[in-house]
Amino acid sequence: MLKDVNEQMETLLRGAVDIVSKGELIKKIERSIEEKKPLRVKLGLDPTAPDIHIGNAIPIHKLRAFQSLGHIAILIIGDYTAVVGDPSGVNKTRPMITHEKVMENAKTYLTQAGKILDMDKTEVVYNSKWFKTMTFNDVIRLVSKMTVARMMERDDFSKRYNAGSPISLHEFIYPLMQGYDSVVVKSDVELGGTDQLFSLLVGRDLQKDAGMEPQVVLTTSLLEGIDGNKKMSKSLNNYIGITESPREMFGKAMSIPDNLMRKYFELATDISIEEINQLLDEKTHPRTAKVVLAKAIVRRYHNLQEAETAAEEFDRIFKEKALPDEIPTIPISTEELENGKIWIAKLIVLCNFASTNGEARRLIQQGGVSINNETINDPTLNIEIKPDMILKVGKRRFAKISVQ
RNA sequence: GGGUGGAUACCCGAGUGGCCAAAGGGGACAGACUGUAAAUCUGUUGGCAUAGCCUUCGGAGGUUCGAAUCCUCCUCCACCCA
Repeated sequence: MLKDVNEQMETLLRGAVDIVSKGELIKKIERSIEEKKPLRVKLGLDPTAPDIHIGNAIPIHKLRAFQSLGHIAILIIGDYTAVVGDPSGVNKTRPMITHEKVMENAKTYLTQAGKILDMDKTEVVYNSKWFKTMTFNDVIRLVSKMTVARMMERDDFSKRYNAGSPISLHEFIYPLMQGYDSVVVKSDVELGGTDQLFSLLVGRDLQKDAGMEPQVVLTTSLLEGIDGNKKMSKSLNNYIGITESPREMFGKAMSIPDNLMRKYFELATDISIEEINQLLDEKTHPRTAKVVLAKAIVRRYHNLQEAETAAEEFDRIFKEKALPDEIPTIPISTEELENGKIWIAKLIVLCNFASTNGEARRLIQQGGVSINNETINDPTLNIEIKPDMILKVGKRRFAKISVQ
């Protein structure tokens, strides 16, 4: 059943950044083999957005690695912590979101996590289970375990403080809540992104305080978004969602800056390190490597066939400047027409390719609009709608117009 | 409780009576180029069928021919002292 220590460590360390501590982890694994008792490995997810992206999927994959090695995966749905909002790496107070919203998100999270984990073997717990029944007394006792000075050691807090930005007290509580989760579920290992390090370490302190053996902390690297700058996040709209269509995924993966390819390869695919090195050496054209990368990402969440199809279509649209396979049909009501014609800017707005007539007008003036492959230059043009007319805005937005 | 500074477009931020639909940066979008939704360069970025008009600088009033800018009140925020 359980593989030997060295084999286990090898898989577990790929992509790991901090391990507190490696020695403890080895010891725990050794003991688990000896006693035939799998480790309890915890990962907390805060369902603050409805989608999981390939960035926050990284620790989930790590959890899956533990699971595949025979350990117990514990998924904490932070329905309580999510309401507080994780302050890590954030330069402003997060707005608190409602519990209902969180529960909605939690549902989608579980189905999405199921794409990575074996959910039949995963313990799923909501942390409202213990936080909901806490008394104010309990809260004070918990809070007293932390000092302001320690909180202020954190980069994100001290930066905000020095910049004169507000820090709410509830944000201070967040790491304590996350740490307390570890006490309750008796975790041997906790996973998280590098930005979670502080909270994960608080878990160790609280466990020690409760007379338990402290958990090992293992962090995984954060992934920059497809803009190549900031951390991947839903709110910055620089993410690849794991439920996105193959076509979207592929396109987004192709749009990452070249210098980010290694990181994406290592963190978002299961391609071996040797192969990655080969792809990224000087002999291989960067575009070739990026295609392999994009396909690997699509394959991970869909399948090989769809990855190939997405790649072909990408070439067709951007290399041959041809039309995609499927073009969404946008129905235009006859009420919008005058003598069978419609103002071109209005048409663009109705297709949702621009939010105002002015923006549509600008797109036309910039030469970004074409109909049936013919560029439109006149922003005041009234156009007659013919069957199967194809409107193209920019490089990658297409619509088939139909009158209804 | 006392004091100080602040609120400007998607974000950051300049502007302290007219030259302001408001500098600059970021982001976003478009075009050129090509290796692609990389990189680079150029352009656009309040609304309106657009040489013109309309609405915006936290909110409500006021002064003025004219207010992002001056006055009054209000709301919110940060910092300092206690």
